[in-house]
Amino acid sequence: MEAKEALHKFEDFLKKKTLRVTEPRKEVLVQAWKTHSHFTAEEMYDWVKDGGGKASRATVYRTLGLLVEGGFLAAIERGQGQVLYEHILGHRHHDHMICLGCSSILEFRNQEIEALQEQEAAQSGFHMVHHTLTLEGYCSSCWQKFRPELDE
Amino acid sequence: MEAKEALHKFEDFLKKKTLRVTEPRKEVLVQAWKTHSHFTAEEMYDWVKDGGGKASRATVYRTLGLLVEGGFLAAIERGQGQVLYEHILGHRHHDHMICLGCSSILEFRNQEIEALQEQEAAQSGFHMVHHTLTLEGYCSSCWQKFRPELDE
DNA sequence: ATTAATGCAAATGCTTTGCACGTGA
DNA sequence: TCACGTGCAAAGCATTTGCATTAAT
Repeated sequence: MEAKEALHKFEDFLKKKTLRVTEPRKEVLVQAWKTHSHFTAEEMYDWVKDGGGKASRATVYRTLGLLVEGGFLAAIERGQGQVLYEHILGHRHHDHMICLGCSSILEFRNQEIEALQEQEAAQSGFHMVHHTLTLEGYCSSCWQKFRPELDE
Repeated sequence: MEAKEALHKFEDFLKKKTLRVTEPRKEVLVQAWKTHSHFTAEEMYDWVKDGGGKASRATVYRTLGLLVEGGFLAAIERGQGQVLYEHILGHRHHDHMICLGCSSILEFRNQEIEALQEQEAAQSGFHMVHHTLTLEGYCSSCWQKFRPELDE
């Protein structure tokens, strides 16, 4: 989805919730759409600042929360309290593989797995709102590099 | 697995790594085996304290890290920097459904999903070390309770 | 006897909050 | 207008760390 379209939807979202369409809020959304990769709250804060925009750290955090709530961004949790965001509107759902060596993130989709999850939830009478599937390990190049010392 | 057996393995693990078998370390392991549920670092600290044992908060954190490293405990990440631990040695791997209403945790196992994950990783040349699959939603009783207001 | 492990308290890092001021509806 | 959103700096919270002390080997 284009940034323009996302922005439009965000404005609709805000209006529907009787929240105000403000400069800082728009700025955060626009920046989120400028990358196709994952980012942290702190990175977002830097982008807004460097982009000449106005939004304090507090507002960045508040807005990221809103964007997740509205389904514009997904928050993916890494260990150690680290949270990464990515824009998801208009993207098909996907899951992640995270490399323990270089921290790179591979995305993958698997419809079969999704279906089995739904089935698993239904069996327990559980109403799934969303899910997270993360594989941790080593990408092929890190595996080459680290394998020897991991086997010790 | 019994606490006694787990303790024995933990001592072996420490010796193999030339780490010392200390009272605080043993105390944390024993407490971890006293529950069959999930717990936080803070809860562990309280248990140790109330159990008359000795282990400062710092040592609890340090020891939990060791136990995860050794495969005695699994750390499951919830949002907001909340980390839960559970003992896994001798338990088959399982995944979680977390209720957004009452925070209860259901466990499930699905061998098909596991197999598909392996397959997915292999396809990308990714060497999976472990994975986390968490479904978030509402357990059947909370769904009854909250559904009306969620539909608003 | 050594040297790692511990406890304490201070430090860290990320995130949230209180409140006076600015601003969108 | 005027309530809501913002910025700032302070507060929170879970976790980590430095260092003197204690205890395992």
